[in-house]
Amino acid sequence: MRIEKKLHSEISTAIRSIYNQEADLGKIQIQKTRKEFTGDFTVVVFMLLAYSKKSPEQTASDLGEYLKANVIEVSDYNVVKGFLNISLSDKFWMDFFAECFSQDNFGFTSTEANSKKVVIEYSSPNTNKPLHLGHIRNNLIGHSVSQILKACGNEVVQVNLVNDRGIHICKSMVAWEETGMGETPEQNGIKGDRLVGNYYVRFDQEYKKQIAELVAGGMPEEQAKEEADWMKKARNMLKKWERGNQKILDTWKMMNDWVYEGFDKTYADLGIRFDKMYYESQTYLHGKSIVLKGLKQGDLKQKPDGTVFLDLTEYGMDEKVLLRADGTSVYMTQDIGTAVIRYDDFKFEEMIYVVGNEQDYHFKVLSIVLDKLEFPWSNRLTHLSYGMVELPEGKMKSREGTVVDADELIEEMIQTARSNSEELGKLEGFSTEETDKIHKIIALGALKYFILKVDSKKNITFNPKESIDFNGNTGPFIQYTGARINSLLKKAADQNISENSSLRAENLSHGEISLIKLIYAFPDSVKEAGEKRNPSEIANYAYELAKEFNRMYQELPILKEENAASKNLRIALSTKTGLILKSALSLLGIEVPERM
RNA sequence: GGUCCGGUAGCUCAGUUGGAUAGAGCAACAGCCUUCUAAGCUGUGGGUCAAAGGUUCGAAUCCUUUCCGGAUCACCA
Repeated sequence: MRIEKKLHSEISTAIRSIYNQEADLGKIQIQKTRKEFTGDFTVVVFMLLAYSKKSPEQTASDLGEYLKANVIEVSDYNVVKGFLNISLSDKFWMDFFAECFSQDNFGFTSTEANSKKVVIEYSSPNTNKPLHLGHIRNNLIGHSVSQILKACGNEVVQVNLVNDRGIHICKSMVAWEETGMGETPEQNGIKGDRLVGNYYVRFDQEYKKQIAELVAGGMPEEQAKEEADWMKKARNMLKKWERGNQKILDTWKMMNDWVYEGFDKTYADLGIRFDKMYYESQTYLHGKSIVLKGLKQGDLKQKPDGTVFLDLTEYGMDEKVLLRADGTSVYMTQDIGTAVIRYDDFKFEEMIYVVGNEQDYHFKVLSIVLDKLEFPWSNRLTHLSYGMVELPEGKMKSREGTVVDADELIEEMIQTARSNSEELGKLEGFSTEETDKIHKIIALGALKYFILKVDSKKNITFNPKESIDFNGNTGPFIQYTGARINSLLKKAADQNISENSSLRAENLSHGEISLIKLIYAFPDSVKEAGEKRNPSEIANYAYELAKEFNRMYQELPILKEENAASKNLRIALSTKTGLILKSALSLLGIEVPERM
């Protein structure tokens, strides 16, 4: 049993015994003792004064005295104002550590037959341009939350929804057909997603030019936007695509395949993969048929021009269009189709959409629409809404070329990791292959930690001019601590020293207890990260643990310790800390290198 | 304009079921490597927690108002 719970119930017993009163359990407040005071846990007694009818100091002393006398784990107490600081015995901490030391997946809950089934959608790229920093945040949050939920004992299915159809894809296709002269990624070694993205940009440039020409010729701007040659071509192409024109479909498939090949590389770099891919081109028609069925059932309304919509005025919102007058579907329509298909596929108990907070309204409406369409699971959808990645000048805009490209950023990080490593003279005597691998692990550790340590609901400012740090509160710092531990344990093994399971030590030093207390907190940290769906919880924990270990490492000898019991304990602490750091970082998708 | 989110040290961020003197990192300055990896450790300086009221034993945290920033209120995705 967790000691906080035990203290909680013991205090309730104490109040009964000393003051002859039944305490409201909610009023017994236990928190960790702040480090400037002596003790492990602190009871805030102000709310208990109603029972004691005594001063805060006296009440705290009464309770402290009772706990010390009656609870074996409590070794001492002190009172500061209305705060009762409780110290637990070294034996308690040693017993806890010995127990957790023998546990394999300490802090993790394993998945069982009746585990909650959670589908999580993230990434959700468009196939007309390469991934950028915004997508990186989405991917990292999605992947990390997936791992965290698994660690909390859920059965997690990671899915992706590729937006592979629509006018934006046609724009790239038009530009490629008009100016590409058959260019392929193989031909000149450009990544497929980049190549297609280039044509998307080219379309926009040419389109603007055409509008300007028409406007110069006297046409109003609004009309020019409609009449521009390439826009007409793109619209025409979309119509042909929807009618199944084979030539268009072939080009579409070819260009999308280029993009997927490019995405695959970026996903591989980020260490991400999905259990199932969904494609909008395969789900939007299903959404359309569901909407038509809903119309027939009377769940939805239709305007004289044929537009199908849902009246949301009872929710204080407007009308939501689900099919245009010409019968084509909108974004919401395909999301309906995808959700229904997924429910049929997995019968999930929850589906999480990892999508930016700019779409808060969309997902609010999606749940309502599914409810109106009489799907009983409509309340199982959760929108995991995260903040935007911004530049110092503001939002990233792909058309203005201010986006931070994912591949380029990763490559730059690797360069920085390499030059740092070389400057520090690390990794001498390693093969190029080995150093490359380690540099990549460190680079991605820095990038992933940089993004995940920030509360996901907040916006992030990324300044491309300031490189992401490798020192201090960073991924490499934690990785370094892990590598340091690896090295230490390797040395211990070389000297034939291995910790034995009979962990015994008297007079634990401050550094050892602090570390054990942090280890004790790991399961709670994982649980809370799962409940809040928030990777930053884990990132902050890992940083604290690494920092505490480094402090101990600096203060106390480990392999050189003379007292056998202490030496044994410190090696065991190092082993466990290393494992927990590795577990925690794995929840963030970060690896620990053997050496760095 | 309505709704939602945010504003904490020069910079990037922790800290909110209300608790003690608001914490880290970066940057600056001062120390610590013949000793287990110095991508480390120790110390110094740095704050009107956007502002004002309120609630109470106690507010960065809850309520009200104001200011600033962002998002959204599409037959775009």
